[in-house]
Amino acid sequence: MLKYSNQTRVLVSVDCVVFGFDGEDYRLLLVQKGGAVEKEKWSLMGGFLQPDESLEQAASRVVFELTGIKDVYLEQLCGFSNPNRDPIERVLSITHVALIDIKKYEDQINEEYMAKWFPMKNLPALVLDHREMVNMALKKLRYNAALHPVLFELLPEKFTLPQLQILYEGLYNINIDKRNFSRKVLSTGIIKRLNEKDKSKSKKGAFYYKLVKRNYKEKFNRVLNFIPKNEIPKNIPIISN
Amino acid sequence: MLKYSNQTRVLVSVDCVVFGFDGEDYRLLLVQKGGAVEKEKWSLMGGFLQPDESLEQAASRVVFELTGIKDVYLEQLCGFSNPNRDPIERVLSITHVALIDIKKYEDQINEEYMAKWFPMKNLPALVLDHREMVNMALKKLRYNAALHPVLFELLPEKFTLPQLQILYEGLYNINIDKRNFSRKVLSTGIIKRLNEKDKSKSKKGAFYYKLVKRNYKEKFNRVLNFIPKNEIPKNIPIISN
DNA sequence: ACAAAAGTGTTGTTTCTACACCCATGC
DNA sequence: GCATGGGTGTAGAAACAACACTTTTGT
Repeated sequence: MLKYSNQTRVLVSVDCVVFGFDGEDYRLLLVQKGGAVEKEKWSLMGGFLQPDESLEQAASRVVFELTGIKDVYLEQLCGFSNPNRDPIERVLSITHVALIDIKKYEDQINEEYMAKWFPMKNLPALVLDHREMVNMALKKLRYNAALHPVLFELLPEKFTLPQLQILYEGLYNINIDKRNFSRKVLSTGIIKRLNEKDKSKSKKGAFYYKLVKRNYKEKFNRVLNFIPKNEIPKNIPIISN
Repeated sequence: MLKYSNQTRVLVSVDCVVFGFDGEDYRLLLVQKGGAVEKEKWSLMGGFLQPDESLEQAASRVVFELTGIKDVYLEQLCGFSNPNRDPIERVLSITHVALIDIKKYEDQINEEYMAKWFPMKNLPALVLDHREMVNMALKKLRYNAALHPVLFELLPEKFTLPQLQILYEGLYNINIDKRNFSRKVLSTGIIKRLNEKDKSKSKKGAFYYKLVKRNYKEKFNRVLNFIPKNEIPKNIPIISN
């Protein structure tokens, strides 16, 4: 097979910033590599792009191999391309963001794999430039979540409005008026109340809701507005890249 | 120097979807490569990632080498990673979007380089998967421009409100009420009227405006709303990736 | 004097935010 | 019976969309 001549080929890795939500706080899924560099530090889930796979496939594979989870919400974040970002040799990292329902997979992650959930507020030291990736992923998540209903990807099938609100409040570190919040969310028609309550957090119990898949997909690309505009912190750039 | 073993390294190219605006229509800057594949087709500006440069540097370099233009608005679009996208050998393309003030550089492009502006409405056949890249770039531009004042990057330093409006109308194929449009744009404070008129398009003449850089930068990341919500075509997904 | 494009103001509608009380239940 | 969190409605403000006429000037 013919090749392009006189060009340098580089290693390409796919790193995944995997977010979860434990009902109160955001968490990040990290692994401790047996790799040669910085053994004591934690790392994003990552792997090298294989000859026969696309980036999307590689990202899915990486998440699957390390957690056993399939059908995860994944999006490409951006390339990290500093020529010296890896001391061993040049590695171009195409970083992805994944959102996972933490509850559903908590056990199997801890037992079968080396992965561990860390609270976002208290992350360990990370390998290479992974901290930078996390920061950028968080920025992008804040941006996307302010405009589109992505955060539902972090919730279990059945969830309550208070849970959902905590999810939004936590991401921006703000307080939202629950009356306005529920009115906005419900008016989109993307969730539907069930005849069942979660009594674990209050005596009265909060109704469970579930996504209306059809409406969710349809509305996903529209620009919504669950976050009061004034509440989006002024110093956080909200553009994605 | 130590290397990661048993891993395949791939060629990485940086392709740039370069948009321009001729005052009436959007244009795309293309080149005709002397490369081995599909000689008769046109191609996005591209080049291979060099050992000592980042993606951003590579993208700037590519645009500069082919047009002589520096300080261009550039953003990363996404990776195109189909293993078979290039018949010669696997090439991972990290595609970028660039916005250029077409008037300023029109001449020097045509004379010194092989690049040529094509009207978006009438593009020639493109090499490999470049058409797909253009489509995605357009989608992303529509998305970004609906929320942030990116389109100013396509205008010369001095421009008129009618020009600006045509720019927006053209991108979404819509008509915008000029009274509402100018009120919205002016209320942001990102442009300032000059005491000078463009008389080339009407007898009365239209006032020139220029960017107020400070306000432009400050407002760039806020979510603005120059496009009437109902006018954003329902069938165009407006999420970026 | 008229054609062609630029410029400007008002009104009704919708959407947003602010705000406070009652409800259901487990203890 | 009371403490805890869940649920709901209204009124004022702000943003938005719809709409038509006057201005300028080159010919």
